[in-house]
Amino acid sequence: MTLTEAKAQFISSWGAFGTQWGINRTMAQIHALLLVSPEPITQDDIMEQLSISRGNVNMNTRDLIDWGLVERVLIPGERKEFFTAEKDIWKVSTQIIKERKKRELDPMLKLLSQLENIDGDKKDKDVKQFMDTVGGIKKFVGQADKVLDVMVKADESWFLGSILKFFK
Amino acid sequence: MTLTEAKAQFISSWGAFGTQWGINRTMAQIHALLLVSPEPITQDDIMEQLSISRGNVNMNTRDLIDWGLVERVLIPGERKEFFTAEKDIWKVSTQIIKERKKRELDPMLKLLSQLENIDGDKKDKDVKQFMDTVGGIKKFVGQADKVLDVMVKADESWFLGSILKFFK
DNA sequence: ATTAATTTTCAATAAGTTTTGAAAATTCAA
DNA sequence: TTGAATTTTCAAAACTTATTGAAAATTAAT
Repeated sequence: MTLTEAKAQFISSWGAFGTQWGINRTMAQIHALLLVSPEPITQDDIMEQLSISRGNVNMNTRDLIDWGLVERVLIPGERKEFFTAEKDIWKVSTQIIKERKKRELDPMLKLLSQLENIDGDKKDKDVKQFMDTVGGIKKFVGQADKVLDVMVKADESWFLGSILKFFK
Repeated sequence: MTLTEAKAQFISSWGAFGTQWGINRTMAQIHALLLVSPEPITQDDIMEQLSISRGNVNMNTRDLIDWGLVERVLIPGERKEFFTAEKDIWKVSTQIIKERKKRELDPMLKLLSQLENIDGDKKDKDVKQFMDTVGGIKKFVGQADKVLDVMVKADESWFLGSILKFFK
């Protein structure tokens, strides 16, 4: 397999993978392209390599920057802006975890806490099932939250090293 | 807040939450409804409570069954089929992890292995970056896979207990 | 200041996904 | 068997989300 073929395959699969996790296909593809590009590249490079419009590139690179996965780079003597992605996969994943936690888990925890305060007789089986379910999810999400916090703060070798040793 | 309000809120938020993770809104809502229903319920109950069509209920309950999150229950003397969901959140999440691993992570790992075999000079910086990226992702996904395997096999109190103690 | 290059915005459109509902298939009691 | 109840299927419609592209805004060189 040539590099060109492999790159195309990687970008396309990464995009498909992203959609299964609620990430827009193009955003995932741009990210994949930047991950395999050793040097920073421009909007036009991305447009050309992925055959997508300027607007699309612009919006999705902005989102990637908001997610903390991509950076704008200014190259001396160049008029255009260049983009580059963090290449360390551990950093990439902790950054994604950090953002999803902030955007989704934290609001979910807040909601669950509110839902725990309902009027009604705890002996009623509907009330009981509701409180048990909400309480159970809240406890679980809370614990997951803690584990992810540790993971995000830790450094790769320490975290995975310890975990794998621990579970051997 | 009344039970009815809280249930509606829970179901609607759970649906919205699901879409952010690549799960169809209705499937997540049906799951939420079943999670807070102490007794098994029928297609018609689901149709009525969520105001959705019969076909929709049928397709999404089938998917939930395929995911191993919902079961058909036969109630003696009843002609209709009833549905019920696993209520233990730990079991629910390990089941989801198991399925997503099988459906997505495993194929991704297989692809990454193929992409590691490319023709070309490893001194070329494009080839090098590609191999480093693919190799790094593969290593990371492989390790995550191992940790998830342990988690899926473990029982809740053991796993979270140990992990939380370990990281204190 | 002017102008050319570049980036950003966003309404219109396209593409993708979900939902409906009625017809077909299945199930089961009489 | 027959037929009523129930479930399943799937093409068409509705809805949601992503993409385009051209105009507006911004930037920076002259």
